[in-house]
Amino acid sequence: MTIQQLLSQRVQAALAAAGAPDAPAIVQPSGKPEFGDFQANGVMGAAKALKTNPRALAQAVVEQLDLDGIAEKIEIAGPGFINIHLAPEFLAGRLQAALTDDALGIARPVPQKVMVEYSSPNLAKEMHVGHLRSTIIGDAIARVLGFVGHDVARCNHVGDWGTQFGMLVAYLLETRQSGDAELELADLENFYRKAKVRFDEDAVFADTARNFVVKLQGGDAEVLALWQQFVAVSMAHCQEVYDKLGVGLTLDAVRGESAYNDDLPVVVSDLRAAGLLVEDQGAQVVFLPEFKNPEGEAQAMIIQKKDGGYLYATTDLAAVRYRHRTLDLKRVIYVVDARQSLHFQQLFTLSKKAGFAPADMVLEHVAFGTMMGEDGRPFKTRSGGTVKLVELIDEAIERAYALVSEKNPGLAEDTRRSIARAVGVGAVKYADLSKNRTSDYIFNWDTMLAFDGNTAPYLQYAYTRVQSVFRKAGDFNAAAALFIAEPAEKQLALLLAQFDEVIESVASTCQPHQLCGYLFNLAQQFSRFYEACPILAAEGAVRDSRLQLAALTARTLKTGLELLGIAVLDEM
RNA sequence: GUGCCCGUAGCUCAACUGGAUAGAGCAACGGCCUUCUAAGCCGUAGGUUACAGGUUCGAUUCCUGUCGGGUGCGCCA
Repeated sequence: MTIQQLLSQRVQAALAAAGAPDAPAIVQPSGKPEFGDFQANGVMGAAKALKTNPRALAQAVVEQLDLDGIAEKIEIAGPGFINIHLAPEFLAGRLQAALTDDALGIARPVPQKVMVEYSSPNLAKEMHVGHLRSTIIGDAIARVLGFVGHDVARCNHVGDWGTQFGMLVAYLLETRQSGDAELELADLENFYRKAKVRFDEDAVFADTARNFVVKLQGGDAEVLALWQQFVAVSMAHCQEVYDKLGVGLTLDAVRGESAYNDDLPVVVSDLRAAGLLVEDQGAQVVFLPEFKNPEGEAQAMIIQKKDGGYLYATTDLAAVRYRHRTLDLKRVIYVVDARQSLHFQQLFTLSKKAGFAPADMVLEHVAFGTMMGEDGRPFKTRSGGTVKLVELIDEAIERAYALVSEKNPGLAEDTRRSIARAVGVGAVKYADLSKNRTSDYIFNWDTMLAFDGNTAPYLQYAYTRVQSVFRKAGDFNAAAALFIAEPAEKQLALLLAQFDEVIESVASTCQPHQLCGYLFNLAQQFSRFYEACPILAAEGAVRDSRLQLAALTARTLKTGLELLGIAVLDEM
């Protein structure tokens, strides 16, 4: 149980004892140090409901409040706030427990079968910056859910099906016959462009391409083999990006759109049997009264085109059903661009209505905004083209290398190279993760790679400072008692003790920026502690205790950064 | 036209979902290195939370309207 939950329970009980059994305690970390460590705000509302004086009720609550061994001081302030100052011994005890726990003392909820669907690029083309946010945010969420103990399945719902694959496969056959296939496939973007040119210019080629779509759908072995070859090459490109980014996606996570092909007619017939499907203008559609079109009528969701083809709504419905019936998932998180919000609302609504997912299955669209350039417009190259993801990552690493070489030229070339990888990739990820995902965000090389401010390099640097202390500390007693005396120690301890709260919150809200904000506060507070409280120059028990604080700080920073997919370094 | 999201310091962003005097970081200005990495720390300045109402003990947060921006709205994904 987190401190906040513990306090909440106790205040709740006190409120009940004071005559307000149904009033919420509303316990939060205090806004300012002079208001204590935590504050309970529930009294004002409760007093209102009971039509009594809030100060008097606060007094009654405090008299009933049992915080023995937890708080050293409880005050009533303002109109009826209850300010709680935690006892240093209590905090020290919490930290001591975290030190001896691999999971840093976080509470383990009942494990749940959860899926995070993320990245999901279209295999027809090379990955570009548009795939970055889903890939990074989804990976962080998957890591956090795994850390709290859930059974996490990662799903890369790649686009490996659709009409453009006929064209690509036809072009693949052509380049293979001329012996250039391997060369051409090395640059997928170019491959797609050339195939498109052939399609537009050559009627015979276009016919072949269309014919291949039909053969592909019909399961023609030869065309299927070509398709598989293309998909494999494209996936290898993706894997290169994932490896470079340090994202935990592998081939086992891939389950593309094509995997649901056989089930699509069944989805249609089941919807029809359920009385949900109607024919309209030649297409098979479901009208959902929950969503109105501009005319105020139920909005249509197309399940099958008039030419018999299926759409991604159909595939997504099949996927929901598979995830329930076969995988038995209790929660599915879709990390997808905010622009698809309406689609997901419709998908979730229809899935439940059609019985493809039970009412208590949690389906959530974890939406995110667009990545913008410094001009506030979608991020593009100078010439206006899309930026390839590999190139973006390489540039980040190059920029980091230049910075590290400038700051610390004494380090060996190899060392600087590996620092540059961690710093460059970390900077890109952190810049994204540290912002509220729902809004658009502005991509800026200089701010994300700055060594000061709320950036990955600052956090990585803070970590190396702690590591440096331990390099010089020699032997220290890992079982030493931890106690809190100085204000800087108290503030650091308080933050360390709130790690579990942040993790729990990120796991439920899927908002990694909360973890970023927390780690930044922690790093900053550690630096204050580092300035105010000499560690190695201290003696005896004080030295041991401060080393314990430093050790827990290091582990918390490392764990937190790794949950964001960011590597830590011993020196930089 | 209509649905959704958004508008907070010069800039980039927070504000634990209704709590106290709206906080950080850049940038600006001023301090602190013979002492654990100064890639750091301390301080100063910077605000009518787009605007106008409403709800209540209390609003950046909830409701209504206005203005401004983004994005979606039946055979792409």
